[in-house]
Amino acid sequence: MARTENEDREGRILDAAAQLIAHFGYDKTTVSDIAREAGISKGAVYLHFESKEALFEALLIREMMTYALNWLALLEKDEAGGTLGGMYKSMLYALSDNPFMAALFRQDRHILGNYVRKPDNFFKRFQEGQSSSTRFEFVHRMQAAGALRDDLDPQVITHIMNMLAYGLVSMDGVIPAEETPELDDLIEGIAVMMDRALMSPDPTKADIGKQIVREIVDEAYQRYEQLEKSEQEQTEQ
Amino acid sequence: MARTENEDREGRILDAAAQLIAHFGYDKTTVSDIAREAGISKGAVYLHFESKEALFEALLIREMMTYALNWLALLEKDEAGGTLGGMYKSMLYALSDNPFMAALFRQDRHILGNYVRKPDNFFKRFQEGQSSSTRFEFVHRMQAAGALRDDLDPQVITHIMNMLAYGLVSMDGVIPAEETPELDDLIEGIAVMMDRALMSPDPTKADIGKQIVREIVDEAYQRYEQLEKSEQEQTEQ
DNA sequence: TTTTGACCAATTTTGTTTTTCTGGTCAAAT
DNA sequence: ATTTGACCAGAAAAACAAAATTGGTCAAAA
Repeated sequence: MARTENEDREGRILDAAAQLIAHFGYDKTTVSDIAREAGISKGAVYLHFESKEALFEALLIREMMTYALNWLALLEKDEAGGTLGGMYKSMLYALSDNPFMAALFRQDRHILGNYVRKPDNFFKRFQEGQSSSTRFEFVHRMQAAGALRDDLDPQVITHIMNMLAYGLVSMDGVIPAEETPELDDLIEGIAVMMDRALMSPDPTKADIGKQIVREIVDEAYQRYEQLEKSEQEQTEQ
Repeated sequence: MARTENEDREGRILDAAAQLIAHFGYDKTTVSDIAREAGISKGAVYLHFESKEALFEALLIREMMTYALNWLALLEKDEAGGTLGGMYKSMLYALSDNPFMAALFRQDRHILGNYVRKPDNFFKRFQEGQSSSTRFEFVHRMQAAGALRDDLDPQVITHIMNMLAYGLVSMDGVIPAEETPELDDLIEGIAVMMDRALMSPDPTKADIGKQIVREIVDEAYQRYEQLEKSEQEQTEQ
């Protein structure tokens, strides 16, 4: 089950699925399509995944991991990554870079297709706040640590961040292209705005954010491992 | 054509249409439904409006006027309405208070229905930036007047404002209700944030925004009268 | 003069049948 | 021991016809 070759191939299948589903959506992408794109037969796909649904779920989990790691990497690279704006900036970059996290967040019917209706799926779990509460957690801890001004309700701040993230991935076609700024300029602008409006004036607290993000990503990772373990047990039954 | 009684009835027809279309959408609301709700016959509706499409267009224009006047009224009432945050706050209240402006902005297919596909319609004109460029114009003039810090690209600021407005009217169901703050708290928070991040430190400029909004709404009103005139000429031909 | 609502052509919806497609399996090939 | 792809049952889509609804009109009623 854990052969190197197989794991490589599992990755290739997910790559193929990612490319096709991002373009044609879950419904219009068939398992045969995925197999062809991955250069193997349909039967081989089912050696790695129980069902189309399970395949897609694995893809979403992989993309979520990629997203989180990408976020963290951008953050560590950023000198000023310890501020709220820095942390949020990295998140927005990571989010806009990942079609599936973006699709989940905007509840994209075209990409997620019938998957959203399946009982007890990843999408529903995602929606229950698993993800947005991460942002609340972050704001809350930042305030508790004195890095954020505490004269604004953390729930309000979190929701503003959600609104901006939602706008970033959902406004295609709403504003004419010539009025839409470059992604980079936009995200940098958002970060500057957040910092100016929300950071504590105390400069000694300017770096505390990084540690908090590390903690949160770490906790999320542990939750993920827990989940994977319990799913394995479920399968083995 | 300009009898008081008739104009009253025209308003009642639009009221009926507003109520029904806001709930069932353009496609599922029939002219008979509107007539019944307005307490008159179907034929009478056609004494006031050329077609269902024209009726809806008239409704949208009325709603846009209501929205603009509401915005202005909120603004004048607000002591601190001259700041960017104050102006934006009023706009967000007016927007979230008006189902049709909100529907236009979020491109709501359920409410707008087949109307969006009609050639040369209000929705398309609306989309071409007629509306969002108002916000750009405002930011631009605020900066020119020295009321706004000029170290942020006005296009970026405008787009952030568009994102927040979009999020406000489009995120129903995206974030669980228990994580969503009250509308008032949210809008006030946004206003505070915008002011802190973007207003010039110069306190003498803190009231200049009101005048600029007045100018812009005035110009928009003149554009509207122009439009109405040219449409009348078109009809008379 | 003003208003109505029966009426009509045209569209939309609904119901039904036929055809195609797709997720998943497994005996045979590698 | 792996991998394949023909195969199948069930789902989805397409095609078609029948029924219902709707935007719009206008002779008749008010």
